[in-house]
Formats: sequence, C-alpha cells, structure tokens
Amino acid sequence: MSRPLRADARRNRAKILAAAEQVFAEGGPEASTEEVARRAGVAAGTVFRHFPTKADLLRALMKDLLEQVTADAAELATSGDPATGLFEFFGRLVRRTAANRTVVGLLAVPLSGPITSLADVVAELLRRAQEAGAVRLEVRPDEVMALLESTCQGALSGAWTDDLRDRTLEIIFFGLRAHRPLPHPGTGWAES
Amino acid sequence: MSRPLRADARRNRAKILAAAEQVFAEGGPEASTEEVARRAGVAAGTVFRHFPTKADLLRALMKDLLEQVTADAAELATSGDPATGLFEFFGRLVRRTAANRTVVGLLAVPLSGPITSLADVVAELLRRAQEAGAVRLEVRPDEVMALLESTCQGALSGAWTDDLRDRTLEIIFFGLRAHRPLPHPGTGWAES
Amino acid sequence: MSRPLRADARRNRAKILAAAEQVFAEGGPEASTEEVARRAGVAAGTVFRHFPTKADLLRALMKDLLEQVTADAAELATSGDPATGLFEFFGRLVRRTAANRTVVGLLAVPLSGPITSLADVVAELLRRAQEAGAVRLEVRPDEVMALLESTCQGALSGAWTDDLRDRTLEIIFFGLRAHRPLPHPGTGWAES
Amino acid sequence: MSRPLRADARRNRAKILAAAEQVFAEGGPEASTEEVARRAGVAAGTVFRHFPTKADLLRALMKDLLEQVTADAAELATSGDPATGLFEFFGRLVRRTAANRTVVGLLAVPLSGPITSLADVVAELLRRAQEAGAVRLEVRPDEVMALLESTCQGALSGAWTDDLRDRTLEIIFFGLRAHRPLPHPGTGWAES
DNA sequence: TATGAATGAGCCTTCATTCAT
DNA sequence: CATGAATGAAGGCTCATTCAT
Repeated sequence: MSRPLRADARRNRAKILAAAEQVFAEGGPEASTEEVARRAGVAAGTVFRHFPTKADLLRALMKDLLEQVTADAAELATSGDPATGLFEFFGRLVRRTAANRTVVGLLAVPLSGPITSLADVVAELLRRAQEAGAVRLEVRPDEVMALLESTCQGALSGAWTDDLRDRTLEIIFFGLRAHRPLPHPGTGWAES
Repeated sequence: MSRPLRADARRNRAKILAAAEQVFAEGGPEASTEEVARRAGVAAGTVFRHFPTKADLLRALMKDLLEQVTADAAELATSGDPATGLFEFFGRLVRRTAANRTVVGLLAVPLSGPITSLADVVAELLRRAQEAGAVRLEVRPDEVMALLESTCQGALSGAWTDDLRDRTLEIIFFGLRAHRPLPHPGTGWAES
Repeated sequence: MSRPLRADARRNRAKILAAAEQVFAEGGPEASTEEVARRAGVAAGTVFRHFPTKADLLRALMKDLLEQVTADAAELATSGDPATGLFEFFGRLVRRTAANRTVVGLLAVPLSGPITSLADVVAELLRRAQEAGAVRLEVRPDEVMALLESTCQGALSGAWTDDLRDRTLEIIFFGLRAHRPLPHPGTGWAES
Repeated sequence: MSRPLRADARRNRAKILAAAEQVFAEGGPEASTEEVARRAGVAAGTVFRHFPTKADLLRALMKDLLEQVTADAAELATSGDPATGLFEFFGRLVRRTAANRTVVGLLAVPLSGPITSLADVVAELLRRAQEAGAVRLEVRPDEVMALLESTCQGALSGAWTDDLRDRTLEIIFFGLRAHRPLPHPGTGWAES
C-alpha cells in the first residue's frame, strides 16, 4: 500500500481526524467538510488529499472509533468479570454514542473489515457472560449486536435523559439475563 | 379552513404523498423535494403548492404515518388480548419502520399534536399488559417508547433479516415480561 | 376594440384595480400578482384575464392614478388661484406619492398616452403661475415635470419626515419663484 | 482580519465588482447574481465566496461608490471655491448616477458607516457655501441631502437628456442660492 | 505537499403565466 | 367567464470536489 507518510503529513492526518470527530459528533454526518478543515487548522484541499472523499473521512473516523471501542471490549473480555463484562461494555458504548452523533454514519457508510472484529469481541463477551451464567444461553451474538446498534441510535434522539437511558438499558439487560430464581423484587442488580 | 380540494388537486396531493413516502423511505429526510416531484410526475411548483416547505411535506407524511400507527395501537388497546397487545404493536411498528426510513424524520422534524397521543396509546397498552400480568410492573411508559424508538432506528440499518429482527424483539420482550410462573414455554432460558 | 364588458366583469375589473392599488402601494411593483388576486377576492386567473400581464396591470393602475392626478391638476388649472396652483399641485402629488409606492412603476413600465395630458395640464398650471408673476419666466414645463418626478421618487425613500418633505419642497419652490429684485448676474434669469 | 488575498483571488474580486457595477447599473438591484458571475467570467460559487450574500455584494459596490463620491466631495470641500463647491458636487453626483442605477440600492440596502461621512462632507460643503454667501442661510444639510437623493433618483428615469438635467439642476440651485437682497419675506405661498 | 480559490451541480423556494375543470 | 391548480423558469445559496499557485 501507500508507504509510510512523512511526519508532518501524519500529523495533519491526526489533526484532521480529531477535528472531524468533534465536528461530526456535533453535527452528524451532514456537517460540512470545510468546517472540519477549519477546525483542524488546515485547508480544504488538505483534507481531500488525505481522504479523497467525505465518505472516506467518515469511514476512517468510524474505523478509529471502532478500534477504540473494540480495544475497550477486548480488555473487558480478557481481564474483567465475565458476568458483568457484556453489560458494562454495552452501557459504555451507548453512553459514548449519546455524545457522538458520528455513529449515525454507521448506517450511511458501508463498513467492511473492522466491524467484524467488534462483532468478534462482543461474541466473546457474550460467551463469557453465558459461561458465567449471567446471560441466557440461547441469546446469539447477532442479537446482541442488533440491540447495541438500536440502542445507540436511540440514544441519539436527544430526548433521552441519563435516567431514561439507564432505565431503558436495564430492560434490555433484563431481557438478556438468565433469571435464576427470577428475583425482580426490585430489579435488584447493580450497574456501574 | 381550506375547503375540499378539487378532484384533481386531491389526486395530486395523494400522488405527491405517495411519491414522498417512497422517496423519503429510500433516502431518508435528506432526499430531495425535486425527486419527489419527479417521482410523482408533477412539477416542482406543484409540490410546493401543496406543501409550502419541505418540512411541511415531511410533517404531513409523518402525521399520516403516526395516525395510522396510532389508530392501529388504539384498536389493539381496546379490542385485543391485553397480554399480547403491547408486544403485537411493538412488533408491527418495527416491521413497518424497517421498510420506511421516513420515520427517522421523527427525530429531525418537530412534531406537535399526534405524537402525544401515540405515547398515550402506548401507555394504555402497557397498562393493560401489566394488569394482565404480562409485563413487569416497574416498566414505565417512557421506557417502552425509548425501546420502540431505538428498535425502529435499528431496523433501518438494512442489515437486519426478518429472522434477526424477530429474535432481537424477543429479547426485548423478554426484558419487559413478568416471569413469575414462567409462562411462555419456548422462550426458554438456561437450566429449565 | 373589446366591446363593453359584462356587468360582473366590470365589477371584477374594478375590484382588481382597487386591490392592486393597495398591494402595490404597500409593496411596490415587486408585490406579487397572487396577493392582488387574494386581496381582490378573485382567483389568479381572473386577474390575468383582465390584464394579460403584470405590466398591463401596473400600466392600468398608473393610468388610473394619472387620470385622477390629472383631473386634480385640471381643476386647479381652471378654478384655483393662478399664483399658487402649480405649487399646490406639486405638493399634493408629492405627498400622495409618499403613501403610494406604485408610482415607482413609472420608471419601470413604459407609459404612452395619458402622461402627455398630465404634462399638458402641468404646463397649463405653469403658464398661469408665470402669468401671475409667481414663477420665473424661463422655467419650462419639462423642468417642472422633472422636478416633480424626482421629488416623488425622493419621497419614497422612507426616510423623509413630513417636515423634511415640506422644507425640501420649499427650496424647490423657491427655485421656481420669481423673486422681485432678482439680482445675481450670471445665474441667468430673465430681466437682467 | 483576513490577510491579503491571493493574486488571482484579488483579480477575481475586482472582476466581479466590475461586472456587478455594470450589471446593477443596467438592471438595478434586482439584477441577478448569476448574471454578474456570467459577465465576470466566473462561476456562481465564486461570487458567493467573495460576497456571501447578494446584499453583501451590493453593499460592497455602494461602499466603493460612496467612497469615491465622498473623496470627491472632500476634495471640493477643502480645495475648491467655497461658493461653487456644493453646486459642483451636486451636479457631478447627479450626472454620475444617471449612468448607474446601482445607486437606487442606497434605498434598499441598509448602509452603516460611510454614508454618514458623505452627509458630513455635504454638510461641510454647505457650510462653506453659506459662509461664502452663495447659499441661503436657512438651508439645512438634510434638505440638501434630500434634494440630492431625489435628483439622483430622477436622473435614473432614463428620459432625461443632458440638457434637461442641467436645466433642472439650475432650478434647484436657484432655490438654494442667496439672492441679493434676499427677499423671501415669508416664503409666501400657501400649503394645504 | 499544503493552500485556498474556483467550480458547478444541486437544493429549496418564488412567481408570472397557462390551462383543465 | 371564473376558478385555482399546474407549470417551469429563475433566483439565491451551499458544498463536495478539483486545480492553479
């Protein structure tokens, strides 16, 4: 592929991505490329040199985001408490999304590679949670992904308070959970 | 107010709404008004005579949609089986949304009247389901609306098969459901 | 020419002209034909049946206006005090214009016939004023018309108070007037 | 603020202003921005990069014009013959306007700074002319501005020959002028 | 390579005018 | 004849993308 970028070029790429994250987080994917350039302190042309197309920029952004998220999940998948890892991750992602409209782009811009690995890590989190007896055995990875996606979208609606978001998540978690003696005198489970 | 439209005008209005439904269903609210006109087989000006503003067109569309949906829910709320009404409605709406991206507009275009009544009807469905012992008592109406909204959004992702959608819904329903005597065999969870 | 209109047609014509006078007085010639129709209580098509073109409507309007103004002037020219008639008329017209932006149209829409007769009546007013010794003899009709037109335009600027308008007119009248001793050689006037 | 434009940009800006001067001179402020672009040999977008709004373009144009005019007046106010400066300036401006309908914009587009200074300079010209005994002492600056404005407007009518214009101006000047024994025992005319 | 000006297609909207009802 | 819906050409403006400097 393209050989290693010059130092300043790499720096610019980073500045642009950082600016883009802000800009698209605020304005969603409709935000203008020019605004990204402005916020990055470069000229429009520079943005297009690095990302020939607005879609490319969005894709790159989402790849980054996914990598972070995936790394986060991967850590939970190896070091955390298996019983809570999935829920913890789910909650984190939804909260993050609420502050970052970029993710809407996930709908518009077709992703290819990395998303797979997110799915992989989520699958791992799920497996562990099931092994730990925290999640019903018949829940499948694609269902978790679907719930994740939905809830992230919902979190963008702007009308969600933190409280509503947490209560809503609780219902979904309840739906995922294996209910041994079926408690719910009080929903009785902690959320970090 | 405006008296009954002339026959041809009413026909055009209908054609425009139909075209708009298609166009916005496919392209979301960003789709162009011009495209709506083209698809309706009228000139741009005609669209604007009927809906002075793009937002007006979207509002009209959504009002229609909401009215249908609300009517649907209202019927379930009065005539159907209280235990299943909420779930039935939830599923119907999600399925419907999957084929109609217009609903995204619900986020962008501020609605006034009818949306309230949708929330009202949903609250009623919820109340009945709880009375019938089908839904946990601590579930609140706003949570149901939030789940509804999220799932509808998710259903737009395009990546959902009918099967995935149904399995995902089932998890949410499980989360809503009161599991005391564990009715509903086949919803199956771990360890009998 | 076109034979006498049916009674209702004539009534409509009048209603339209009346509405147009209002509308254009308020909004100038940019005002929309549709607004005229609305205010006249007829449909757009009716306006165009009577006046095939917006310009035709404006022309008709101005013809009417001119006729009134001309009649006004004609009366002053026959019955009033010769020494003050011209000034009186001048002032009236300017005041009237200030409240009626339609007159701007005089610039945009080429007039033909009637304006001549206005010029004629003004010439008559001028002649009498000169005979009465109230206006310098070398003042010519076209100059008076030019001053009239200019001042009417100026009166539209919106920034004129009644007071400013009167003081400005006074200067112009002073310029027209015959000043007894008449010194100032070189400024070129009659009777050295 | 914005640092010096690139050479080509400055060239374009100039081309646009030049084209705009022509276009608006011919068609008045209603003329289309697109026509300006066409005449300047640039794309529409370029015009909007330089002047984000049509009003901005008009303002820039008028600012330029006013600056020239003001500079012109300022020079007359300091170096010329006090007795004729005002008249000279008045005449120049009217002649200039006759060839430039843009000035009509002065009515439509709200100006801020420079127009004040034009009024200031005119006031100065007036003061000097009065000191020199060339203009009646009771003439006030706002009256001169009003006459100026009116006459410029009138000059746009297209129907003025150079000769008519000069004769008309002469009457106004006569109205401004101090006439030897200064008659005007009362302005002596009735106003209704 | 970065810059930032230029491009030009496309968007929403308005309005004079035409024409089916 | 009147009606009022339909037309379609502009118009002002935005923005992704290209390209001269």
